[in-house]
Amino acid sequence: MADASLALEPVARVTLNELAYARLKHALLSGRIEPGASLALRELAAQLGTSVMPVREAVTRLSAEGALAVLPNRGIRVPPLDAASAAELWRLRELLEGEACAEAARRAGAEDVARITALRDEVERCGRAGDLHGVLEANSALQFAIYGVGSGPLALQFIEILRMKSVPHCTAGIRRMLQEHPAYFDECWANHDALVAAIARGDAEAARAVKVRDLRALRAWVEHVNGE
Amino acid sequence: MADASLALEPVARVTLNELAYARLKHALLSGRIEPGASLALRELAAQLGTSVMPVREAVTRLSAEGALAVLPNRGIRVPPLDAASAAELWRLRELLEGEACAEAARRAGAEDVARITALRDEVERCGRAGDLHGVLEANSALQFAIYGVGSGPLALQFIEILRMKSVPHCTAGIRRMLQEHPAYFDECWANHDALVAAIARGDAEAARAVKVRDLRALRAWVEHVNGE
DNA sequence: TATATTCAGCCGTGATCACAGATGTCAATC
DNA sequence: GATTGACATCTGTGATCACGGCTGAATATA
Repeated sequence: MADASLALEPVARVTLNELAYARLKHALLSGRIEPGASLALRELAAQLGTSVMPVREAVTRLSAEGALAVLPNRGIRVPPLDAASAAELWRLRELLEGEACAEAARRAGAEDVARITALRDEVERCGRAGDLHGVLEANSALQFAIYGVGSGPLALQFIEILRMKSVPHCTAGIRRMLQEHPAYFDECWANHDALVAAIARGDAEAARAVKVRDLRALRAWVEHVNGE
Repeated sequence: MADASLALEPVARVTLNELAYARLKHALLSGRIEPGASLALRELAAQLGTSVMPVREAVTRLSAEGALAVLPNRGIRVPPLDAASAAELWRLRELLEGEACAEAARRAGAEDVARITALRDEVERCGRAGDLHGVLEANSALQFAIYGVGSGPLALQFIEILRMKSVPHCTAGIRRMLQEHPAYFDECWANHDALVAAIARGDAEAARAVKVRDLRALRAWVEHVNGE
């Protein structure tokens, strides 16, 4: 028998189910699925080149997490967000994402700060180029890079769920900001800069405060655009 | 066409998938599935009287939430909990369940307090009778009755996930406490009384503190029994 | 007797098919 | 011409079957 002490990692067991879930989750987190868009099991399966089975389980999962809603015989879509749910969502985002930023500030090393800074520059670059999907994609990468520094997988999972439920309802607002009021982004860049700076100097409470401020600014804009 | 203003609720659409999920979740939350027990898709399907399909999706969900682990060709079981994950789990339980208790204290009305008091008595009754499953079942009902007073569905979902991951690893410890050291339960009853009292008088921070104390006592006992 | 090997059985995963319900189009009717 | 009816189509849901892979006990071998 071969030497067992090599300690090779036992391979990544990846099922089509998880792959479909990862694709849909990524599409949700980067704002590529908006409320109103209608999906279909068989169509998604065709896009992935599989049967409906893996897609079905992925959609079931996302439906359970509240990121998608399955209408009995009428397709799949992003569920609407009533006022009470939206309020709870924003409150939990402040709580968990704020705490994650604080932890990141406490634990970030020089290489973490360098990686985060590079991602921040990428977001800003896409923003100045008017690239909606680029902004959303890069911003998602930036945020999770920050959260990944100080938070465990469980907290990250909760934040993913919160963002999957929140981001789709923000996308339209961000598109309008990008097209009609690009000047408003200056506030975002300022918040990004302040957040990265707070993390770089290890100021946990400042990082939390900046994140909360950033979330509240986004919330105010989205609710304004959606006419609430 | 019939009068549309009757406002009848549009029926509860319940799929076998959700039913299977609810059953398994309930079994997990009330401690009826412990680490080491081995489940099988076809066996669970036989118990529910359905095909493997609904069970499969339910297990996929629970596996995604980390409450169950699917071993490729070796069945389904409660995943082991390494020290880092356990620490994160207890920390998040303190954060979210503590906050939920505080909110409950802020919002509870007289009828809430009455319902909660009755459930507390039921837990204590089962405890004094030495009924393990009764204690776990009634305690789960008590805790979620408290959380349901002040928290929204999203926070409740997160707490459910945390408890599904935590409870199975506590069951063995509670069984030993019940069999060998029933006196230790006096501390639990005292904490329950203090929590209900804090909620009854609307003292949010006291409620949070009691919940945190209760969780830390449970954690200490479980880690002691599991020899960590 | 101890070790290696084979093979039957069971596992989760994925594909395919069958079904009930909802929708939207088109034609028949008043 | 407007309304109602039926039907074709598409939806998600559940059942059944097929496949590759792992396990473990019985067998063969030294």
